Amino acid sequence: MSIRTAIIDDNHFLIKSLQEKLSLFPDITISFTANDGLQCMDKLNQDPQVDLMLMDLEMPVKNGIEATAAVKQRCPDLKVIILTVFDDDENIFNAIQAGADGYLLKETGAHELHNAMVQTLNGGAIMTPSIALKALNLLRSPLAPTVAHMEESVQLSNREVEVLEQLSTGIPYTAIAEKLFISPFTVRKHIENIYKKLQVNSKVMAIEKAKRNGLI
Amino acid sequence: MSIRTAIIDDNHFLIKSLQEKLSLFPDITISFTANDGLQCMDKLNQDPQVDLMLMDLEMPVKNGIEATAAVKQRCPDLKVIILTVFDDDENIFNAIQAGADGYLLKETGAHELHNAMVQTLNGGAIMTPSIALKALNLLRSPLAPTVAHMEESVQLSNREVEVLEQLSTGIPYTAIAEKLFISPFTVRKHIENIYKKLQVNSKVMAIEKAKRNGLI
DNA sequence: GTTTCAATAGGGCATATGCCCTATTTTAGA
DNA sequence: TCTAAAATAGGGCATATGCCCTATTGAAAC
Repeated sequence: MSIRTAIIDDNHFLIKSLQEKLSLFPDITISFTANDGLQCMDKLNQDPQVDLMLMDLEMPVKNGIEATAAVKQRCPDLKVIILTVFDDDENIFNAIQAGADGYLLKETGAHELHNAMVQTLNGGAIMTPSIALKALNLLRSPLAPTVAHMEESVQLSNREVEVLEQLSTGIPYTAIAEKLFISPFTVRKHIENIYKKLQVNSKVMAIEKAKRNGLI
Repeated sequence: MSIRTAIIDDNHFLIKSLQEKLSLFPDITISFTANDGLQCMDKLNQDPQVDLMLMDLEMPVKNGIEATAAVKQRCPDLKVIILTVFDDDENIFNAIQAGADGYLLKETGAHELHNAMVQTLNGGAIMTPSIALKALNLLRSPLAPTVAHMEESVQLSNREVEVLEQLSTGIPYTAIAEKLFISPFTVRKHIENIYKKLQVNSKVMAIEKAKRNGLI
C-alpha cells in the first residue's frame, strides 16, 4: 500500500528537497504540494486522495497551525506531521492542540522521516526527541509547578525508611510492628526519631515531607 | 563515555534478558539492578554512579511511578525511562507527572532501546509511537476526561473539601475548628462523613485517596 | 579496647482520633 | 412551600498517637 502524501511549505526549494528525499522510498507517492494553508485546502477539496501531510509552520496567508486545524476538521483521519525549524513551546502546544499527529524538526534524516510517516499511519505518533521532551514538560507544567526545594536532604536510616514506608499506608503502629517483626514500642521509638529528623510532629506531616524529599 | 545504567524490574528473567540485550553495546555498563522501588532507592543511596534508569511500572512494595518520583526528587539529572507493557492513559500520565524522561514498551528492540538511551542522555525524550500518540492526546484534553480512575466519582460537599484541605496539613481537629470558625465536634462529624464517602478509616488514607482523585 | 550509635524493648501520660449516639439550624431542591 | 440534605453542635468511649523516661545489645568508629 502506497502512502499518498501532501507537502505544504512556502519554500519551493524545501519542497523540492523533500520530494527528492522521499523518492528513495517506493511506497511513498506525492499527491500534491502547496505553498500555504489556503492553497492546501483548495487542493485538498479537489483531490482527497491523501493519507498524510507534511506541514510547515511558518507560511503566508494561513499558517501551519491554522491549516492543520482546518485539515483535521475536514478529514479527521488524514495524518498531519509538522515539519519545521521552530521548536518553541507555544508552537508545539498549538500544533498539538490543532490536532497534529507528529512533530519533526527539518534536520530529520530521510529514513527517520520515512519511519515516522509509517509509524504515524499505523496509529502512532512521532516526535523528534527534543520536541518530545518539550511535549512532556508541557504535560507536566499545568499541574506541577513544584521543582524541589529540599532544605538540606535529611538522612534517614534504612530502618527508619522502612517504618516511614509502612506509616504512609495509614495503618496503626501495632500493625507496622507486626509487619516488621518488631515491638510496637520500637516502632514508636523509630517514629519519634523520624519526627525529630524531619522536624515535624505528626504522621501526616512526616509523610508529606518524606514524599517531597524523595525519601519514600 | 559510558552510560551507567540501572535496571529496576520485579521480573528476574526480564532483567537478565535486558542485560543481555544491552551487553551488545560497549558504551553501556550496568551499575545495579533492583526488583522494586524500595530496593532501588536503597541501592541508589549507596552507589550514586548512575546516569540512566530503566524502570518497570508494576512492582511490589513501591511501583515504578512512585519510584520515578522518588528518584527524580533525589537525583533530578538522573534520566528515567519507563519500560513496561502498560500503555493506558493513567500510567502514562502519572509516569510523566512523576518526571519520567521516556516511555517505551517492552517490545522495543535492542538498537531502538540503545538509541532511546543515547537520545535521552543528550537531553531529548523518546516514546514508543503509540505512547507518543496517547501523550499528545493527554496534552490536547488535559482536564476533560479522567486524570485519575475515580471509582464512582466521589462527590464531597464544599465544606467537606475545606475540612479535608485543612486535614491534609496535619494539624489536629481542634486547630481545624479554629481555622474554619466551627466547633471541633462539627469538624469531627465532617471527617466521619468524608471517611464514609471515601471508604477509608484514617487521616492518612483519606488524604492519599483525596489526592489521587483530585479532590484536593 | 573503649566509645558511640543504631536497633531493639519497655512504661507513663496527656491528647488526638475513630466511631458510635442525638439534635438544631440553614440551604436548596422538588 | 415543604422536604431532604448539609452544616452545625454536643457527648461517650476505646484506641491511637505524640512525647517524655530508661535500658540492653551488637556493630561500627576511634
